[in-house]
Amino acid sequence: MNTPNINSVNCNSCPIRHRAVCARCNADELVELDAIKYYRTYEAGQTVIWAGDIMGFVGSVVSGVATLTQTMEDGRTQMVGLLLPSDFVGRPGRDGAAYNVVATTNVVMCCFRKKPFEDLMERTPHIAQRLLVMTLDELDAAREWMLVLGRKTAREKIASLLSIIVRRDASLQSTGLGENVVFDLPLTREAMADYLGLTLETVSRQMSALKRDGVIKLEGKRHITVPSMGRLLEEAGDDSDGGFIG
Amino acid sequence: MNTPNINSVNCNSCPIRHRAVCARCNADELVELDAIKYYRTYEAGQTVIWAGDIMGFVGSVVSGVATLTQTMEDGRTQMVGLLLPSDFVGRPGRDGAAYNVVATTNVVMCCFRKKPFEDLMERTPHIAQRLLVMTLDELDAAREWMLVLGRKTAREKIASLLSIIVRRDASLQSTGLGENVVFDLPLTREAMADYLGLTLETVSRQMSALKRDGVIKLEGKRHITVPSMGRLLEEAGDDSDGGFIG
DNA sequence: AGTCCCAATTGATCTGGGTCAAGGTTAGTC
DNA sequence: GACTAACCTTGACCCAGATCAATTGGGACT
Repeated sequence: MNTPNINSVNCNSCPIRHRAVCARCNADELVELDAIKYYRTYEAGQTVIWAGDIMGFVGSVVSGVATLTQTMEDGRTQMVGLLLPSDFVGRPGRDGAAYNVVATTNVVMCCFRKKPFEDLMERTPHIAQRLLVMTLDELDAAREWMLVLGRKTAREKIASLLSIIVRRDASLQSTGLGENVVFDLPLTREAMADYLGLTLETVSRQMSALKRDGVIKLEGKRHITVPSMGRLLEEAGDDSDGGFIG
Repeated sequence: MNTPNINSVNCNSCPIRHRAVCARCNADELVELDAIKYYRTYEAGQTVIWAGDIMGFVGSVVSGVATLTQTMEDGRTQMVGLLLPSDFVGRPGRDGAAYNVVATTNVVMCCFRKKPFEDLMERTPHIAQRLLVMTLDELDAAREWMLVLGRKTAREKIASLLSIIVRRDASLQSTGLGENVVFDLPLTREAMADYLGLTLETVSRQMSALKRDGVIKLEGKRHITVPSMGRLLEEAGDDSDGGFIG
């Protein structure tokens, strides 16, 4: 087991505090947030919560990667969200989880018990305002993904997924992106397939094809080098730099 | 032309006022909202705004149907949102429109100039809270649609679309839904295809198939009778009553 | 080193929905 | 009431990606 040391996660690295609250929080509010804050850890593969179950907290991902998935009775499953560090989980004002949340790597989450958080939100307007902006961003991401699912070819889908992960990685480290990028895939081929509305065989074939064509290099199954981000974005079918944070 | 009479649209039928604000607004806020409120009308087929253009207002649909679409350079287009009466358009805090907005029927929108609305939102916390809830609902709808796009067959996709339209119609009229439902499709076959990630030919074929199998009855091209909503939901592949407002 | 296990790759074949093409329907216009 | 222009339906054929079925590879245990 390889869980990060909780004690090393100080307040400044808590995304809620940092991203949703800090910028405009006064001292009292920060004390109040600390009082209801705690951490949870999950191992790779562990289910955080099942759709429909009561979710007594809201929170955000501090480290690791989790997924939101929906499943039909016959087993077909579709990933509807990818939770990377700083992403928010849970819905204020609703008790049941809407989706399955699964940790795909070891995950640390910064959580707030739901009721006190809602109370604080009631009293502290800019928290709702901040959550509104975050939710609008997620809505944009979901809609961007609808284009991927509805209209792109398998090859374009793979390239789109790789682009998104690179983009998120980069904005997290707030390092600019050169043409050459190296990163680790936090997803299995099956999880990629669930995200892309494909089968894992098709994912594998298209990964091989992108490798054969020099768009990516693979070391092992997960470690990826992208020699040219421009080329990758072309393969994704995105216009020149569509939303890309350079 | 057949635009509704603007003067007949009084404050109580304005969804922003009614849904986003009214419940908790005091008299001053209502006066302030009235001061920045105005109406816009669009004809069927007219583009409300192009992706990327400056959008000086936010607002909500009072009557009619509009669509949000994304387009790739080669012309592939995907609808990412269906705007029915009471739906909100525009993003506070952002100037450019993210998507093409097109009226598919004659549309009346209740609009607020962006800057004054943002100012009011700043001063009036429950507006942001109300918008947060509305945005979270939209996010859920977008994610539900990701399952449709990624994992459902053409027949299931059509049935899902019909279900959604029926559901929204019903919640609008807040009449309960019996088994037997009659309604008018507000979309062309092409618009349906753009929503579902299909071609218009496939939409047409599947509509014919659902008709042949007695799941729907068609009078003309748009007027639809659903003899059994239960059957339709089965065809959509939804679990028993998935979110269905009965 | 061997073996177990799971993730990933690769091949062969099949099929749902796309593509291309030819009518049919309906509403609006003169 | 014929003319036109959208919009829709239907048919024939094809292909991208699904399905079914072996292998292969790599890390964690003895």
